[in-house]
Amino acid sequence: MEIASKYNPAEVEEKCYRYWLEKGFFGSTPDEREPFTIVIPPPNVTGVLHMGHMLNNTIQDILVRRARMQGKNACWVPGTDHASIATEAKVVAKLAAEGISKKDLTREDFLSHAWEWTHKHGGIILEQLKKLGASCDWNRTCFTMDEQRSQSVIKVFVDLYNKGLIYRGIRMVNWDPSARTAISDEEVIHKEEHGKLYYIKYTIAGEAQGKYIVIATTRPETIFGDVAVCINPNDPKTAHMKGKKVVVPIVNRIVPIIEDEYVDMDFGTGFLKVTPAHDANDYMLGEKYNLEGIDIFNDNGTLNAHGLQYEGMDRFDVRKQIEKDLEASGWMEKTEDYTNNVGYSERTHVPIEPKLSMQWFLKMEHLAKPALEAVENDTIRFYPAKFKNMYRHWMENVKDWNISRQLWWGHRIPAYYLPEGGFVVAETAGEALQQAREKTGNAALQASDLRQDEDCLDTWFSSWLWPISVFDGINNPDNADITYYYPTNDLVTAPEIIFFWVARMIISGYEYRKEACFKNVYFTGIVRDKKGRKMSKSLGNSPDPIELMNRYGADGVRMGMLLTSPAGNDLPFDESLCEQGRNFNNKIWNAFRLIKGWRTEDSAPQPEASAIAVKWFEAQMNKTVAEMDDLYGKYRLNEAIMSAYKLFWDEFSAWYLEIIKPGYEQPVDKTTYRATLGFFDSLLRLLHPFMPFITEELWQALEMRKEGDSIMIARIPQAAPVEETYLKAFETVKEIIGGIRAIRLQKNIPAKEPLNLLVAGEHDERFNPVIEKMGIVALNPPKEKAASRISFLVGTTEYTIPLIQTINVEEELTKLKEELIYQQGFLNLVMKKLGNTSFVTKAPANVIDAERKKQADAESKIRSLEEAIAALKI
RNA sequence: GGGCGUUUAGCUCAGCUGGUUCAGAGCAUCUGCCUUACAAGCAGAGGGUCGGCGGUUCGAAUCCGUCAACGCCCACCA
Repeated sequence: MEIASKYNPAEVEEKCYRYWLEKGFFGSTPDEREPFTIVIPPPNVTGVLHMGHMLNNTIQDILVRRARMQGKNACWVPGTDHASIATEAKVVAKLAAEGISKKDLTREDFLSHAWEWTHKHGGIILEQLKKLGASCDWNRTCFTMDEQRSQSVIKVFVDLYNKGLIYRGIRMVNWDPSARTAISDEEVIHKEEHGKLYYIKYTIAGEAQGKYIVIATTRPETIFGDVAVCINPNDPKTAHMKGKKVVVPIVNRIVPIIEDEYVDMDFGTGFLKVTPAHDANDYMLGEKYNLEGIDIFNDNGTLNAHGLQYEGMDRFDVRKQIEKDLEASGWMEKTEDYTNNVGYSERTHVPIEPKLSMQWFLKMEHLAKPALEAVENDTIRFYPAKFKNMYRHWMENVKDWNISRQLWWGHRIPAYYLPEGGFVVAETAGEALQQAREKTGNAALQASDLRQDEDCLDTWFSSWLWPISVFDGINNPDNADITYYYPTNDLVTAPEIIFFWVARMIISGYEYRKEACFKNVYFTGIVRDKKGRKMSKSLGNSPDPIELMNRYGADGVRMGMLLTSPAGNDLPFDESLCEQGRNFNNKIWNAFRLIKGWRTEDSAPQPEASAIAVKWFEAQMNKTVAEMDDLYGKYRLNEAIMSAYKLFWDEFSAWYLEIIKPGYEQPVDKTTYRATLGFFDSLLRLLHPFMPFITEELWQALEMRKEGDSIMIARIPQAAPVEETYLKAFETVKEIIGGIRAIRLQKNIPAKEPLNLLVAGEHDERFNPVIEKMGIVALNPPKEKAASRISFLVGTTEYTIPLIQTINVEEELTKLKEELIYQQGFLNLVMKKLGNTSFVTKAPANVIDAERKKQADAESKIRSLEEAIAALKI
């Protein structure tokens, strides 16, 4: 059979994936086996696959495939997130491009557009995951806004409301003027920004013209909302103003001077203008001193009627205009350059406007408690553990969660307002009506008399239920799925959403299942480009994962992503990593070609070297299997794959196969061949979680398989006791062979020219057949004349190769002398240490013994070197 | 402004409670090889005062202090 010398992923991947789907290997239903569950972090329903998804989902697939191969009932639940604000923004933009404005649409019309959009673009990303090889149970695919999930969300809202944990109130919120919705604190990104500090004159009411105070502010456009000026009661600079009133420029509003220690005496002029409607601190002052808040902005960030002649202008245009106007009229004393922190919306990237508005909140303090403990006491483990600190800090200072969003795309808040004021909260309109009738005593009340709250719930208010809701554990808390699959095992996600999502899932898990929602959380790093920038669509620095897979194969890309990404560390992505992955695929492919090309013969005896190789490789593999188990346990997947990589490439291909490889057109004996097929099978299984496609393809071709068989459901190799001494002895053998090869290279001796090898010193005879085959040498041959000789040391044993050709004696002498000087220096250091009385008295015995051994070895090496030098000089 | 983390070979990273797996791995580099599995390969080699300084110790990449650079999280100084 003729097999191409290069692996062609395109021919294999689709075929394999279809096979797996057909045979239903991804599906899971509860049974008597131990479950292993992962729920996918649901990507945005209309999103497309990016490098972060690649990394994240590759890791999940590895964990799931391994668990499945361990005989567990593995279940990976896929799904998508409705991504309220992001999707709504996309739909708004799409409509805008068609000349349709959202505000001209009814809620129903807008939602039908949104659904249309969702159906058109939804699920693309899930199809892309299939290309990656993701072994999700697609029959379980969920959507945060599908029927069951929506019901769950509403049920939970009503439940929390009834428990008194959800309340409604006017609060200072982070207003996104672009999306025209409030967002949570977590969705605000603070950035340093170079701006100006404006020094504005306020005249003193009732005093002569020309008397004024100066107030420093970064936001002159908010003077329309000024209702007071605050000073620190302990500040002598401003004490003369106590009890007086000042006039706000332009507005000509007379406002009082109030006193509060909140004011920093060292900042600006000591006067602080107070705008309760547009600054969180000022709001606090407003509450304290019972000041009126004047809201001067429209929802889109333009000024309203309070802005007088500036009405309708954008806040930043007003800032510029007001600067000019104040300067022109002489009310601006000066401006200074100033750097301050400005909050930006994570979604729309516009500066946040602090704004007072009516919102729904969830009390967090009580809910957070068990969730904090679970991570503190390692009921839930974080990998890497450093994220525990971050988590603790947030949980200990957790604030109430603003769960309402002024959006249409999402779960509508199930609160219904009564005609005469007040509201009821209920799961359905029907129940709401009933409650409303009871509450008002008015039996004639009709559904049309009630008005449902216009707002939606925060996206995270649905995804925080994900590990429960995907198994319908909110609606049917005792169903077979939730009792079997919950708690889930591993969560794989990004540290960026530790508060948005991870913390809140843990919270909901304890509130609704009374136990942890998962056992381990693996935090991936951020995929960055060569310059260290985060890969993002907006920067355009992210390669298209699909394109990458087309070029390097899904296995190659998976391998490349994994090679360099310890948990929690950023991944500086480079295509050369995929190249390395592809090369490895090719290596495996070619090893397979070699083995399958061999002819076996029953009568052929097993060569001694092959018997040794089989014994050695078995030990070597057992050792690696144990190592990999350990590394998996610590979620050090990059190290686990490296172990497998080295086992396959270095140990199996470069050593094992080379030792057992028969001569040209020679058969291989049956015993060795069977062992080799067994090894190859085990290696494929070890590699399968990382590289599912090529391993399946080769595993199917390696031996006759039954219909419906798959490496996916084969068992992962188990760790067995390792014969360490044998392994160690073999390492020495490798060194000897390396020594011979080095001499060939140095002396330009063709790789195949047979040589003689003389041994002086301790030497393990058992491995002679291997040394002879791999080094192409005859060991301890009868003495013959040699023009010259050249030697090397392995441990304290001297290996000498007699050469027919003459060598450059001077060169050899120099090399030997250099080595001699090094050894003598080393011996000196050791002797010094041993001569140090405090060392000899204080160091433990084993350390001293080790030093003595070093001494003996060095002395022995020096003797050998001296002999070699003497021999050369003759 | 607080808190946390990182700093080891050109790059990405291992090095657990201080002592022969202590200076390692992969990639990259260099030198030979188109050897009948694989040049996407084979064989060999070079490369690091373990961020700086100080301390503890018989002994420090490892423990302590300090400084520096970078990164992350949190934070209401206008």
